[in-house]
Amino acid sequence: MENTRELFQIMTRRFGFLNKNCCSVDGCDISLIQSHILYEIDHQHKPSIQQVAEALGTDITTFSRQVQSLIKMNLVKKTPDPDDRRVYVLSLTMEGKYVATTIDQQMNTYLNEIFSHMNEFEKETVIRSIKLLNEAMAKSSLCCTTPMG
Amino acid sequence: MENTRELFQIMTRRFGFLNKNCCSVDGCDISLIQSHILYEIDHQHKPSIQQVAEALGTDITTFSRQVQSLIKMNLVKKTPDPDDRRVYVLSLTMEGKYVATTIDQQMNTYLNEIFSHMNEFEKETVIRSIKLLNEAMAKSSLCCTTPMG
DNA sequence: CAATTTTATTTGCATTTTGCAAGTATTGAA
DNA sequence: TTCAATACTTGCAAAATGCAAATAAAATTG
Repeated sequence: MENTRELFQIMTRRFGFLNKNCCSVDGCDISLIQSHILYEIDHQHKPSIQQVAEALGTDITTFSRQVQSLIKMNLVKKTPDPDDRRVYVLSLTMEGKYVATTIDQQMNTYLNEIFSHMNEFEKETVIRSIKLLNEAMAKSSLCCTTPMG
Repeated sequence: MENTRELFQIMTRRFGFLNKNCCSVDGCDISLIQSHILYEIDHQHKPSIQQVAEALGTDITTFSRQVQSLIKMNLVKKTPDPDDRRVYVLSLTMEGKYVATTIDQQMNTYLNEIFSHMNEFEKETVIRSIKLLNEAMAKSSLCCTTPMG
């Protein structure tokens, strides 16, 4: 295993599988993309449609429709912004919050299972490394932002 | 930043953006999925269609068609297996190898740019951590294999 | 060895996803 | 007031998806 990219490729693919496995809550199936949307809405402060679309690197027209279906599933709420009536503010419904939380718990359970194959020191090192990596990626203007950004 | 899942989510999303940015070679646009397929064919030893589909967690009928379009683009070759005539062995064409290599180089360039925001010790730690993580994920039977697997 | 089952791959078809172009509605600027 | 910019939605046509069914070649069974 010499190639750095190779390490990342394998890791992210495996993490993607993890994510795929995590998307069923109480029989209701959530697609991987929908899970990402719920996550993002939950973590941003009163985001607009455009903000979430941007964060996820999705085309805004596609995203608009994805939001529509999540609203139909009663997981997401769209509230007109009183300050700018062009804007809709997104938030999770009670049910959406429950689904997001459940997925989060499932993911953490899986991650703990993975970490159970290491000792405590290794686990701490890995977590600290990923923090480092995220900070470095945030600093990198060249890449890692939204596609083409 | 308390939640482990959060760290992973952000990291893999950013890496996904990286991947998206890396998919244009000599004007010829490669989709993210196609880039993954090229990578996988390149790294497996004479894989069958099913083996690659499995590795990527893609439905086999979908994958069959993805291979067809890559063949049309002259990036992939399908050779009948002499030992079992049901099977087709996949390999990269000269051009496919060139595209895969170029993407790989682009990715490594981006990754080096990211690592340039750390000192040498941090970089070594991060790389070793990801290796650890990959090993732990490989051990984990619960998850991280192909979806539903 | 003939009949049956299993495996690898492909196609039909209907559904879903995607994204560009064009539309509506609202805000900001000239 | 007029014109440009912004936020979001819809039309439409192209692409991606996945189940069911087809084909074709092993492997198994009796």
